[in-house]
Amino acid sequence: MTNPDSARSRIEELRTEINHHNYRYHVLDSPEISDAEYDSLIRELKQLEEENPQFLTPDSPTQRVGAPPVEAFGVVEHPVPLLSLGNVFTEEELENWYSRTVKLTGDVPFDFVGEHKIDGLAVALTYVDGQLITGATRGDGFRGENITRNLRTIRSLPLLVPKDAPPRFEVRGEVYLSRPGFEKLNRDRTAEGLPLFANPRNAAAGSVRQLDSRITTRRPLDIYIYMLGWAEGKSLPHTHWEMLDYLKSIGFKTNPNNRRLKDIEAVKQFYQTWEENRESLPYEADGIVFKINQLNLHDELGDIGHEPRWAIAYKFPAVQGTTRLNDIGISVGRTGTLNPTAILEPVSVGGVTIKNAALHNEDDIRRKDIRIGDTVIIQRAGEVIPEVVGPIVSQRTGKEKEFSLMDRLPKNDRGQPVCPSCGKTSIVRPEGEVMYYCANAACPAQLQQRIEHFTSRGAMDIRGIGENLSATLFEKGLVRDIADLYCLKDKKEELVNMEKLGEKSAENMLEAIEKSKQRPLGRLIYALGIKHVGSETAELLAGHFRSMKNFLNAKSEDFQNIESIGPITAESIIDFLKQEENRDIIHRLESAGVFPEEQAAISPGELLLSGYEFVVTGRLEAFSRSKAEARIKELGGSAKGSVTRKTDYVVAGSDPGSKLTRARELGIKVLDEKQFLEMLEKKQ
DNA sequence: CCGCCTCGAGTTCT
DNA sequence: CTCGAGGCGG
Repeated sequence: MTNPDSARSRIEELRTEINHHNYRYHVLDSPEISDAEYDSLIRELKQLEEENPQFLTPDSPTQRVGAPPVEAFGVVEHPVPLLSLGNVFTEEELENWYSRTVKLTGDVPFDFVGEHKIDGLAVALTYVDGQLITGATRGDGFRGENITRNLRTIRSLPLLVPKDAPPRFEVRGEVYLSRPGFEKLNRDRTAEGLPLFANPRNAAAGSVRQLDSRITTRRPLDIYIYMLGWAEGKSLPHTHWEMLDYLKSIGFKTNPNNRRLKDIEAVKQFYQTWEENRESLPYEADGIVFKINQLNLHDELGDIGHEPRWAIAYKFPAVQGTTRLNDIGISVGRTGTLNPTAILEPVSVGGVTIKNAALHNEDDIRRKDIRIGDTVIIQRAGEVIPEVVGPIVSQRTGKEKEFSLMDRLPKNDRGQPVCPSCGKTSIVRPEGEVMYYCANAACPAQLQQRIEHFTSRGAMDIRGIGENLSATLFEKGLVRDIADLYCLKDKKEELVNMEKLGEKSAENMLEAIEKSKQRPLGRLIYALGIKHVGSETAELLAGHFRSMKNFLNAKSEDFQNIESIGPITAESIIDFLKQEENRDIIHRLESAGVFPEEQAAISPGELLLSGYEFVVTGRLEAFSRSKAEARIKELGGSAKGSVTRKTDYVVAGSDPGSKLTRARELGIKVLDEKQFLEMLEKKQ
């Protein structure tokens, strides 16, 4: 048994030491001891405190580990309200703010501080006699929730500050989850089968509002202090920049990316730099906050409404938005897949109004726990295709409905689910697969999309027949299958009578159809739309069989020797060729004059790019990406869509994407357009 | 049998 | 771009 006096002094020693290491680790990012050593200090302190509970105080570092649930949060009044910030979205609006400010300040010179506007949660922290007493959310700006217990678990937040700090003061900061912290949290939640957080902001807000702070302690929250709220009894710096420095000196963590900016040009420059590089930050930021550096001007400028005139948030263009998921629709794909699509309350994201978004499949919807009626977060993946990231669970009303594809399908008289296009009950979900299919090969949606696929760019490339026209031709009964396209020239009258199609465009279309008769065999095989046979496999088959006649007579043993065609793809091809309707279509194509050029036998090593793998990325001057890829293939090389270890050259045009980054990582030779053209010249 | 790598298929809006 | 799944090598 330890004697109480020595226990007490050891406890104090340990607390000082642990606080010091917390500061080194969490604020300065330069620990002096290993995690294991740190843990052993914590364990020793915990044990002493358990043996001597009379010495246990709320500011002990052991108290960060969380306390049992509380009934509810108390309310905290903010003596000085936490205002919100005015927003600007363009440089013009920023300039307007600046000139208004200059008018108000007259001749007094000033400069700025730029700070990232981190997507987190604003909090106010009150310290009395060096101790953290309360931590509160912003709330409505005047009154917030008391979340002291949860904020105490944030390791970079000092529970104690030095004696020379003001006796009473409040600092304000942003609580946030770093991107890696957020990803790890979601990984853990996946493992535990819990619903995922949609984004770091949501996860941070949810963590801080936990009733059980033992849960909060397991969340990797962090905090940057960005200003002093108020202080009593000490004279403090006169500029914001020096104030940040001072706050740092008494133990608070400030954002190392903060900068002092001498004029409005520097302000614009700072914004530009980070708008371009925001993805590289370890946290999510939705803009930059610019503050006037001179604190005396803050008082002079004052507030307008609930916004200070001395600061402004210059927001990045939104890449995410929230809206209501009104419904989940089901469309039928070319291969019969039943695809769920989100029907959204229209919302503008990145300057584009989004009404629909991809939802992939039923399992994915379940995994993300997306329900009809939810408020959802949407984003444009890779800045292009909108997708539903996830629901905002805290905004549920209880009226949301879970989605079940089978239940959502239309029903026949006997209440059985049917395909939304053909109305047949042939809905299947193959063992082990994620997608549902309509197994009816005569399903109109499928027939029409097969025509569309046939005419598409990568297939027979018939210009002028796209989604709309192929649908109309099909509905009018003019084209029931792909072979009918070549009979259209005898139905010119009906064509022109159709709305939306003038004489001239009808002629152009017929001409394009004629031209398509000469497409190479690989294109034709791809255009047939055989399951598991995409452009690559079609090309491979064309090289192997060399004529439509050989291909039609293919037996299952013929596929055994073809590299990269396995039993499933082989079976799918055999199955396709066995069907009478398909053979009939191919014969009708032939009699209409669709005679693809016979493919030359592959002679490896003969051509000068043979055996080399290329990936083309970015925009080229001399030709389109697909032309460049075609040229590579003509010369015997291969052109792939993604960079792997096997890639030999990456051809990078202007605005290259992540592929160039990956190429650098893997140390793959990168050619610019000029070098690429030189190579083509040389190799001819 | 598992973990790559590739390929296929579907997706939004102007 | 994304996800799922086929093919194949370890």
